[in-house]
Amino acid sequence: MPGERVRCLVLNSALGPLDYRVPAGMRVEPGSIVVAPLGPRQLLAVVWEADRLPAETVGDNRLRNLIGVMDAPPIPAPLRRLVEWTADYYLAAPAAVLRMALASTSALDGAKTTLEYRASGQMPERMTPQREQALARIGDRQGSVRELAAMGEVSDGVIRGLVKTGAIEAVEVDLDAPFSAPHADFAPPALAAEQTRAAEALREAVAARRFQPFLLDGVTGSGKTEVYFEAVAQAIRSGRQTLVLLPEIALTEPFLTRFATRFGCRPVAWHSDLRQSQRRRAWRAIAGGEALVTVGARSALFLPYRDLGCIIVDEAHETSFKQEDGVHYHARDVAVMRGLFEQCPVVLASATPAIETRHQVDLGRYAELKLPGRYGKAELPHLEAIDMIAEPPERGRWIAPKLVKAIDETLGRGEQVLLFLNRRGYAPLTLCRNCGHRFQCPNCTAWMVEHRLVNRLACHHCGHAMPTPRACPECHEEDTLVACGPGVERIADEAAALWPDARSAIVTSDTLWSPARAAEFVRAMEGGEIDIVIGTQLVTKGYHFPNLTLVGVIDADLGLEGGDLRAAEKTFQQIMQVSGRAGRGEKPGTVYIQTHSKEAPVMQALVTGDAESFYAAETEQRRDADAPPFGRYAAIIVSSEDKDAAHAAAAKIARAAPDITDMMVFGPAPAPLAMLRGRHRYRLLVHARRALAVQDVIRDWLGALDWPSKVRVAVDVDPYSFL
DNA sequence: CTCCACTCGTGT
DNA sequence: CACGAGTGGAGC
Repeated sequence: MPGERVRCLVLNSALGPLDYRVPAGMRVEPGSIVVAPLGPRQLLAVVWEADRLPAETVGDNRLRNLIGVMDAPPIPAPLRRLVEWTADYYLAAPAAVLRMALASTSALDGAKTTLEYRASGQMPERMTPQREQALARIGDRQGSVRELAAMGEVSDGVIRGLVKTGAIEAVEVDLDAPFSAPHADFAPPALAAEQTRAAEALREAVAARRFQPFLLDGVTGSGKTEVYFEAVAQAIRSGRQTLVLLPEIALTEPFLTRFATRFGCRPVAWHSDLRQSQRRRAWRAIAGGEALVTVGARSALFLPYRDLGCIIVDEAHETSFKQEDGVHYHARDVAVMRGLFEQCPVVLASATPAIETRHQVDLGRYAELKLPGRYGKAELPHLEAIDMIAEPPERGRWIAPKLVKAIDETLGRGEQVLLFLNRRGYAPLTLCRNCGHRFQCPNCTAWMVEHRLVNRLACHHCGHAMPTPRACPECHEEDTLVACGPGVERIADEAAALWPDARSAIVTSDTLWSPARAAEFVRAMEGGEIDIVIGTQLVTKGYHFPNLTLVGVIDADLGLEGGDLRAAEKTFQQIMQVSGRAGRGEKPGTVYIQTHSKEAPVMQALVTGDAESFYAAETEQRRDADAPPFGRYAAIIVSSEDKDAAHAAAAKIARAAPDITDMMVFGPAPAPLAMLRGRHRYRLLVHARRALAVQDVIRDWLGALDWPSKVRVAVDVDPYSFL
């Protein structure tokens, strides 16, 4: 209806919804992606509501016309509701959430074509050896000039010459080639009885188009993936889409292969390092509904699926699902809300479910599907603690004698070993032996971590890096720098000294920074080209190496440091996950856990295998403390490059804290990372009873205050990292 | 956030 | 009185 007033959400985080007029000749509907004028600028916007406009509005005389409509499907209503819910719950700007849905601006430009080239069959007047070679090698294949040059092993110039003579002709092709469609029954698995039962429950919920969260719970290697693949298969049969969320991109490569084995082709992948053209193609296929299965990192959660039939969150306990900057959302929790708005089941798969998730099961909101035991002949590994006080390694070494002996034996049998240490680099702290100078990041309250492989000191929080100097910057003595504590590189050195003939690989985000690198690592492991893997948490996930039979946890106490309410739970999950890498084939696995606190409940739970009493005790502690999932926390982070300004603003916020039963405010205190990326940080911690609508309270509280523009105030609802 | 109008201090 | 930095409010 031309002349009609529509309320739009413009892509500007400082602004609420704005009203515009639809000019004559333009057709929009709720969800339409449009271009709107804003002052002198033009911004992307989404038509949020077309009728039922709320009362407070600007006068007709101030309305400006929308400029245009993008050639892309409208944002569906369930996603618009999700954007609103996320903004509301996490106290974020709706526009900031919407930006995640419109993740590819080039995708909004509509269908595009590009020129590709192929042999026309006509021979060039003047034939040269190069031209002949190119035409012969290219055959009837088609591609860009550069691709053809690569195929023919000639320069671009040769191809362009052939185009000029007419021997190669241009053809117009759609820029967005369709993705292949997965086949629900390409290679159905043989499922065990328990798996079949669980798969049946999921299939039924998908077919019924019913919102239902499931906890798919079973030890590592129990076949959870095969089970939820049956839910995916059901969605494919119904022609509806599936989203599979994975915690790490490094993990996707083996997953994609596994998916292809089951469904006959690879799913559509979505992650942060897609190229612009790949991003565009995936976005359009998702929005158009042709992409039946999308596998992605948490950012895939806000994509505009046309018809979502099933959501899977794999490794649902992973804390990396919590986004820590920008919009502070937890992908696992938002996934459940998306399932609610889309009316589809949500499957949380984990061998070590979070206490929050178990609690939802106890309340009867989530249905639990339990898979007992490992699949096939594989048995669960044997776990044993090594008391680092009673039987420590010699000074300057980190692998205890008992673990050394076990590695000796494992290598002797021709089997593979994994040493786990959640610390990148060579050493977490470098100091000068002469004057005691410690290398600290200039932007953060953190030590510079030595990375000996690249001969640099790097800050893991802001990315600041410098070459490792020879002389101490303080006292100028040369060769006085000493490394304190171990990182994976140092463990690799120790392993190389102990087993000079063993072939080792370091697996961290520094060495496995792309899916291709991850694929290469998997290939080398499977081919038996690696004897010892030294890795961070990156190796705890998803890999399946049948010949890997020994896991050594170098420092099990690492995660217990630093007052995090989930410290014990995270340690338990991490060690259970890394243990799950051992003995996945026919040979049994063994796990040694090096610890200084052998008697700690979490270590006891690990070695006795009594996860249930550990979880029960942890849960009771949370209940006593009114900690999540019983109570709720929110962190208010006040930061500024100007320390005094940050402190003053934090103090002002604290003074204005509302006095409410059911809510306590602590702080401000310097945040544990008191300086991060050059900004000084103070933190207030809000602790509230579950019944309190704490978001509303914080909104009113902060909304009534102001602070200098150089001060930034961010709220983190349900914080995970207490940094 | 970005733009723009406005203030205020400095310097000519 | 011209200029630049800084500040505050609006954007539909």
